[in-house]
Amino acid sequence: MRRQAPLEPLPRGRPRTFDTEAAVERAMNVFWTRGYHATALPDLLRATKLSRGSLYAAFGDKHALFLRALDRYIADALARMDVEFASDRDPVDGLRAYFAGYVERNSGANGRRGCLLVATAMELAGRDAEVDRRIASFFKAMEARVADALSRAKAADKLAAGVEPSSAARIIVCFVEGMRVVGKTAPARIISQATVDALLDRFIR
Amino acid sequence: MRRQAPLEPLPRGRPRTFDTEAAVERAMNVFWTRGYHATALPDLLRATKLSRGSLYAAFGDKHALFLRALDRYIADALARMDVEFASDRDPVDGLRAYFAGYVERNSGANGRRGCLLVATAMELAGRDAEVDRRIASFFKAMEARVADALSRAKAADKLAAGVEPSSAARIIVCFVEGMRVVGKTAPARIISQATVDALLDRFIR
DNA sequence: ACATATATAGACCATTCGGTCGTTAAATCC
DNA sequence: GGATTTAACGACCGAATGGTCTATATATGT
Repeated sequence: MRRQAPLEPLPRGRPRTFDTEAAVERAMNVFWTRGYHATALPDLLRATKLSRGSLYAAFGDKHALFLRALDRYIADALARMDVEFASDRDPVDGLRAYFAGYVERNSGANGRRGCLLVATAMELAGRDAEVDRRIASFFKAMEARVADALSRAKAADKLAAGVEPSSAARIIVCFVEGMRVVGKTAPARIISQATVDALLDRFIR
Repeated sequence: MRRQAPLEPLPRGRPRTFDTEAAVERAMNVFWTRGYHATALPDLLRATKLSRGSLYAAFGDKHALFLRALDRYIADALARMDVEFASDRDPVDGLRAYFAGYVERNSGANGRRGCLLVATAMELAGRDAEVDRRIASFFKAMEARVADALSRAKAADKLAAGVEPSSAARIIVCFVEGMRVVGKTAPARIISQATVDALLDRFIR
């Protein structure tokens, strides 16, 4: 049997001179710091160094570009968690690493910048079906990973008495996302660190 | 001694035909469901049933009206907590009532609508000093009330071993605000209820 | 009744919004 | 090399933005 034709045929005309993924990342950073409605086309053009025409040809419109940016943000977050909660790692260490990441992202300038996912959930969820799907599936994915780590911790008898992995996972997801909200105006690292320690202390034996 | 002159002298010209506070409440509802940047002047005019001229004469501009709306939202929230955490009430009952309120506000359509404070924190904090002050002071006030209830519970020996009121209060504030984020796309009452129960169970003896 | 002061309504304004289009440039295929 | 295809750019577009202003109505204080 012959080899399959490549999924993407060779491009015919003049090739792109800019890196699409780099442009998405630049756009993501703008949406991240300003929010969806508050970022205007000129903001995106400046950040991506694209002309209007090129941006629309490459991405369709502002909304489609936003979705690309959001997808990238989500993919980054999931990839991070896959490292933190790797199955060959001690689950309690995984939890600690996961919390440490949130403390880091919640401190100082990072904290003040906030979280694109949380901001998007509050700004667009319920009014944009594409956004809804992404947000809901992300929270589900995060909860599943935390619950899995907690289950493994329980199997190793490292959970405090009476802690049930699935409900504890829901608590933790709400907690970390809430940190991102409070951290917008109170991003003191020492406090965040002490708070996550205190929470973990309620769950770990 | 003669009676003091009233602080607000009688108005001279034609009196208002609309209720300012009612207009603020209507505006609050619009900002609440749409967010700051996404609500346009016509939205506010329709909701308040005011003309452009009247609205600007009464409130200054969109931003000032928003601040009035936000202040009202905050005052409502604080008033609610003052009832829930009344000092003549059992503090654990107070905590339960507080959580019950969040479950209610987080369920179904209420949950999907979200929280004006959280949405504002994510959309405007760090870019609007007036908003910053309000958000930060609200979270501080909430944390203080929760911490006070927990302290009283501890004094009554109703806290689980090792629970420290101030850090537990920070955990709880993050948790409830995070619920408001997750509840935008997953506002299932039974889940919320079970989750707050599980959290309280970690703190109460 | 009259002078004064304010409210109301909506016409009006400059600016900015997201998005399109026509022209020119640069690559590939035959 | 000529035909074809796509990229790049920025002028251009109608609609919508937040905000002002003028004309008129309606109250008060004397």
